[in-house]
Amino acid sequence: MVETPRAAPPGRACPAHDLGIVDGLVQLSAIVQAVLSRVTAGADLSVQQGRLLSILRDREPSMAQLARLLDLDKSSTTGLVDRATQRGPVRRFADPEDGRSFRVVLTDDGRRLTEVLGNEVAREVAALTDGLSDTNRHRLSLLAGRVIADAAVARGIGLSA
Amino acid sequence: MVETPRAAPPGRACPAHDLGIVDGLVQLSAIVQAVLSRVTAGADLSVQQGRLLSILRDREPSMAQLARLLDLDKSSTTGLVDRATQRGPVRRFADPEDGRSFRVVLTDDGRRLTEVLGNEVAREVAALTDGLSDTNRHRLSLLAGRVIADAAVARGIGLSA
DNA sequence: GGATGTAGTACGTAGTACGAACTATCTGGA
DNA sequence: TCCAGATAGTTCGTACTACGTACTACATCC
Repeated sequence: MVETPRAAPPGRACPAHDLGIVDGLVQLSAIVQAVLSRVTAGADLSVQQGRLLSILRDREPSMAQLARLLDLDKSSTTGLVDRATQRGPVRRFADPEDGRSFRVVLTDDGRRLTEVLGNEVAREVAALTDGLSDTNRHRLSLLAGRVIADAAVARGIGLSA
Repeated sequence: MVETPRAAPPGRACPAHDLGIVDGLVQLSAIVQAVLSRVTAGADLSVQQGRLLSILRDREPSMAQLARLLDLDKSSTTGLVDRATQRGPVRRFADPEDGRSFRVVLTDDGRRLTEVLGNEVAREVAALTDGLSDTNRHRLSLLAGRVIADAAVARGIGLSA
């Protein structure tokens, strides 16, 4: 794994702060995760619980769909939903069309909490790019979007999934 | 937290795949973490264990320095190093200059493993950008580096720490 | 009606993180 | 030289997370 900065490859001038694409993405990812961790901890939640709430803001997935969206094993998803249900922001209800299946939804408290969390995450993550010009921020946004789209294709998941 | 794509702000054309800077960074971060998770799982390690080995490739920090580098509580660092020591790639030795302090280093096995892991992470993370042109890949690298540098300054950590 | 497949859970195991409380060692000032 | 205060690190309790295996309940299809 790469955690320490290394020299740029030969043949290209290396401006200050260019860690290379690999180190750059790994450290950027760690920074974003740290922001998510701090914001969710402020609401006494874990990062995964925050991801769960975020997914539930605009859909009511089954456990199986949730597992796919979160890229988790079914048993891990059961545990995550169990703990979130115990804490209150989430609940299950039986799928009227399939006796085996449950749907997972936000409670009223959960919806309010998710709104507050979403706003705070948006603020803190956006603040990471305060040092960039608007043009550069937009470029970063576009480039990130392309990497995300390619990764989704590679995983066989359309963006509308 | 933001997990689902949303519409672009008004006033700017929205190219395909632009999720906005916040969603873009959050989802990009999750994708990179997923790559790290798969690569380290292949070596029967966790992501945090991989980060630990990576840090130890070019330094011999104390527990306190490690905790700061990993952004963890001292007790969490103790646990992480305990488990890594039990598995073999890492060991502690007493600091000759401070009787309270330990240094954490890679064992020979750990050094070999870290080399293999580092190469594989580099390959898989770089592959995330296969869909970008060289120019765009370099731009992403530069932008990531700037965000990282700003975040380091904000945390009071020089890049040479 | 029964074999097969699917949805989800229970269990065991290992890893992770933090806060409080503790012990051992170091430092600086009286 | 000694001691109070600070530092380094660990232990403990608690909660969260993840996976693989095995299981039960329900759905589907022949």
